[in-house]
Amino acid sequence: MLFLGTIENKLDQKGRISVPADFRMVVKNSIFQGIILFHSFTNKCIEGCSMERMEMLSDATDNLDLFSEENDNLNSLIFSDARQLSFDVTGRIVIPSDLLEFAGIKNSALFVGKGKTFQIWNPDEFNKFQNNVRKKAFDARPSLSFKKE
Amino acid sequence: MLFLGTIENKLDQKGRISVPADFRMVVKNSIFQGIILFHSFTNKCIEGCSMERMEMLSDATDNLDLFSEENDNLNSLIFSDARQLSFDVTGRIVIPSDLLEFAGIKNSALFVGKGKTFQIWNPDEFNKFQNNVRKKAFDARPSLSFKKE
DNA sequence: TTGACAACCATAAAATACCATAATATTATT
DNA sequence: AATAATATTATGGTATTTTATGGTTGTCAA
Repeated sequence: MLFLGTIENKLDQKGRISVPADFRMVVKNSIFQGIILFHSFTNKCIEGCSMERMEMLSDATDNLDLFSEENDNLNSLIFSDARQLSFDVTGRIVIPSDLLEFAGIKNSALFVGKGKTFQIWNPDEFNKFQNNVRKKAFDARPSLSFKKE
Repeated sequence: MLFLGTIENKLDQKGRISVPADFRMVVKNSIFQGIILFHSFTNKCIEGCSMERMEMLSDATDNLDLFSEENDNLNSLIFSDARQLSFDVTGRIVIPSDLLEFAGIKNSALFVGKGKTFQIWNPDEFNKFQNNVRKKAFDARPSLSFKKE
């Protein structure tokens, strides 16, 4: 299952927001009934994924070396600002305020599917971003191609 | 399950501090209902993990060589220094004073998730550290990547 | 006996579960 | 194909539980 499509939902005054039903389906059989959120390293948005995805990251960076500063720094970047958020009965989560601030989200948020992961954006910010990407893609048209493998 | 996020809690005058509920959940099904703490080898902070993790470390360093001085020193560094602390009814522990001193912790401490492990910091010290790491990561960004397998 | 430590009790704030309804989509029926 | 019936989803408000934190008492050993 993959995170697909873009869905805009509202935050209520308690900061709750419905995770799109399709997105919830993706983590239906996960060990953790919820999602992991952390701030993006590349954009003004929030990154999201399943617990399994996070554990893959953990396995990839884990080397049991207590003396490796490099490893420690990397883990600090990835895991220290990530949160696991479980759904309530109706499929809502409360996004931590620091993440909301970072992404500039106030009243409504856009869930953007990215396949194995997804992002949460301020809708206006995402439009700007998307227009930019389209423009760049159009300019670079001749070299755009897709390979399998 | 992983140790994620950063949570700041206070020490009371008896030295008790609440281990964040999410962190307690991680070791919920552990053979030992509590956590292991020891001096960090990389930073001015306390390292923490589950008993299972400690046993993995033991397996990794154990080469059955009774005559290896190096091995003996390493095991001495790690295991003789480590303490197992069980939670009280409300989920608190008392951090040994030598560890508190080493990390420069007085009134409040920051629990920092690192995936399979976590750390306990003086909040101000961690801010400095994290800013540094972010700066470095931003400069070295092109080389940040993850491989599966 | 005094000091360290564990067990117990209490409480405010925050987080979560619960209930109700509106909006939307899906299915069935004519 | 149009409409009715049903199910699912999103959203709002309230009640309950959990969590973090403070204090008190009891117990054991130095």
